[in-house]
Amino acid sequence: MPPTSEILTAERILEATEEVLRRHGPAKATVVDVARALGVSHGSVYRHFRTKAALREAVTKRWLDRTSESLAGIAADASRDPRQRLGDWLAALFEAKRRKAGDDPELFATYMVLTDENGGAVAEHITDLTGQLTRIVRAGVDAGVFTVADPAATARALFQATGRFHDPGYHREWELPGVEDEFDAVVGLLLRGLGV
Amino acid sequence: MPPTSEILTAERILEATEEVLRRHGPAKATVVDVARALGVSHGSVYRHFRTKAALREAVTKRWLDRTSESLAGIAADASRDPRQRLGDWLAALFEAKRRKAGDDPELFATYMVLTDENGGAVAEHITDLTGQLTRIVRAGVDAGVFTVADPAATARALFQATGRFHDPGYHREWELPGVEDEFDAVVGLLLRGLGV
DNA sequence: CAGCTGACAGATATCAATATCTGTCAGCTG
DNA sequence: CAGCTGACAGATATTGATATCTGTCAGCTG
Repeated sequence: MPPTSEILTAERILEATEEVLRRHGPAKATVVDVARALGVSHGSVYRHFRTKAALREAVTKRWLDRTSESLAGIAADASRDPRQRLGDWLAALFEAKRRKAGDDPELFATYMVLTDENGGAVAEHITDLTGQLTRIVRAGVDAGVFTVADPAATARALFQATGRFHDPGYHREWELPGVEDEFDAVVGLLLRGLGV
Repeated sequence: MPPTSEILTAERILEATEEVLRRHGPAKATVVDVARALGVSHGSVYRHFRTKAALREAVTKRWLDRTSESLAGIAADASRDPRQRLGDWLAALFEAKRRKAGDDPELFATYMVLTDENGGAVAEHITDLTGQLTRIVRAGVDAGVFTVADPAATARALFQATGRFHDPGYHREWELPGVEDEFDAVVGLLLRGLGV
């Protein structure tokens, strides 16, 4: 009895896993659930992902990559001046994370569990994001608007100094009144620090 | 059978509670344990603290206050110029937290549980610290070394931007090689942003 | 014969019965 | 009689017996 006659792909498994995680939450989502959602035996899932942990890591990576990709456009937009590009990029990062946390708190909590499990995927994500920041900073140095010795180190510092506005650990504070002003105060100070 | 003939005070209970927390950890430390350590019945403990939660909050406050007090000296030291005072204060805060986390990881984990339980005490602690920072910033403005519109808002921004180097949630990263440089990069950027 | 199934062993989670703890208070004691 | 005790009821945690899940693999099927 094949309910879906399509062939089973890693992609289809990832989609089904996201759905199961959304429905059951991270604690109760099992490989058997994923297999049932796809109308196959759980043995078939193990044909595409060696372990449950590997499956969850792949889901985590996909989720993180979606954010990175949405920011890459701003980082690469050479039509804006670097100072404004930097401000826009940081604001867009904040806004993206805040929307994810605010729009569907349960799903966000699920992904917080997943990111805790998968330090490796998170590290890659952070490397990716600081890479984008480095490109903006370097553009600013080349344009003569930023005075900075080591663009990569400065990019890391910028990322870390704004952690309160993108690190999921702070998500509760993103809905408090005044966060916008706090964000502006921190970013303002940092932009001034980049030199004229 | 009175093992200690001294009268029972809130202070003695707090000391015993710290010891029990150190020994048993936050999950297993009970009021009965505290009473046993003092050689009294647990009813006597409830004569000084209305609930177990109130007792744990008092222990938490004491612990946080010890850090605040150690920094107050630097904040008040008018003999150093504000720029250096600010750098020293932030470095001392980082160093204090890092030592607490590194010297006795288990005890630190215990206090992380306690601070999670007692958001109120933590909020007071943060108000206290940003107050100290505000005084330094204001001194800098008065001395003409900082160009800042709202010292209190700037103090909050400085505190938040350096969160990675004092927020217990980041304690794992405080032992990584290169944190010192990261700290210097962030603080350097912020100090530059305060204006000449 | 490539891809899938389902029975299986060991690991992990669930659940209900039992034990311990929290918070109260009437009464003891020095 | 101020301060403490210890028995108690209800709430919370622990335990161990049971059920479910993970990961494997020999063999089925189209």
